[in-house]
Amino acid sequence: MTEQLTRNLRSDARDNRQRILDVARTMFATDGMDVPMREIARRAGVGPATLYRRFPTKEALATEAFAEQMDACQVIVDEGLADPDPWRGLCQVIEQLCELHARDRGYTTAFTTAFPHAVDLAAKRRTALASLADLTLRARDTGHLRPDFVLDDLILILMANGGLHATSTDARVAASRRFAALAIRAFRA
Amino acid sequence: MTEQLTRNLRSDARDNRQRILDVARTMFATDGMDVPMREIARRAGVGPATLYRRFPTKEALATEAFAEQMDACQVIVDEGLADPDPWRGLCQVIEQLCELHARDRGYTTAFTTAFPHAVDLAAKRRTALASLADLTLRARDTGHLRPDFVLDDLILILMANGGLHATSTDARVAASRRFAALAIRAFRA
DNA sequence: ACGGTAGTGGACGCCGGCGTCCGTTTAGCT
DNA sequence: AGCTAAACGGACGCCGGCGTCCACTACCGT
Repeated sequence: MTEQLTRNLRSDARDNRQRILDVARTMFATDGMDVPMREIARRAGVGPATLYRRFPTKEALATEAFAEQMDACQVIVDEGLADPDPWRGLCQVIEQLCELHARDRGYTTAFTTAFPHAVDLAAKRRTALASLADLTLRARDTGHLRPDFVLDDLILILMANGGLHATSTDARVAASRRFAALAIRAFRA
Repeated sequence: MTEQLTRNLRSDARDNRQRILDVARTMFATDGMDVPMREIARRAGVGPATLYRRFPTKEALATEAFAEQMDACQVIVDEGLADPDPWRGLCQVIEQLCELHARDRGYTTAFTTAFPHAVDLAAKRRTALASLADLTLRARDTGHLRPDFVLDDLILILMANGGLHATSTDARVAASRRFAALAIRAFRA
């Protein structure tokens, strides 16, 4: 349905829409969620009206902007599931999710706070979590994962990972890596 | 010097000042750092002008408001140092610092972001960290703590602990407890 | 009790972000 | 090329927080 709307748009409108999304993604990633809508519009080279016409609310914009990241998330989880060694798969999932969240400030908050009306995002989030639950069960069976581990522990870690602040993205990613390593250590049987 | 100023204040002024600090503390704790100054003034039963006269900037207000928490922080660390078993002392420090931060949203951000001009706060922060470094060294000597542990790991954990969000304070404290337990597990040799 | 002064708070103007309207521009079809 | 509807963006009014000024109030020494 989104694609139909996109197709029916006039060419210049579609270009603008795309540029807005690109700008929004990078700005949300670097500056977090509280960037002014005007600023996104300005950098995208459009007027505020255009931005608001395409995305009536910041939530709508964020939902679209993060769809890609959401898919990346799912891909990470799927790759973890595909690994023949569930424990190794789980470790990689933890590492990569942490890094993804560290690279994208906005997505982190969007993922954890989960806007009330972003059904699409929430749904994908749920399926990703379901996959994760599956993976943890299998990893636990290998004996490498602590037997009393629960999915909530992983969510806890991801949420905590979001609290890692730093001036630069690189520093944040570095911190996130160390943190993931600590988390894995804590989860090992 | 703060005490001299306090003494020289007229009785009603001193009362107002105290009420402002009390209100600020609780509001910072429950609602975080972004509460409007007006709202603090309103709840304290004073006008905005009074608030601004006593505390020209929000930073000044926060510094005073958190002085108490800062001391609590130091007390926790000192108690950990006093414990005959350094490893147990360190564990208790981790648990209690996490809980303290979970109970007070505002203090967490104040502690980690460390306002540029809050020299007083920064200084206390430094001495607390120095004590912590001492404690970790001693704990490491007991053999219970991982040999490659560094102070930064602890700071990392505290910062991550600040990322734990929840609707209620109780939920946040509960999450924080579980998180502290995980962290300790990760630090154990 | 009363005068002087420290203290107060309502009211004001400023700023920055928000969301919308409307005159102008431009894509796309014939 | 010319026309029409879609799309654009500058400009506007609104709101909420900020920090300050000044006429009024109340504490405290005499």
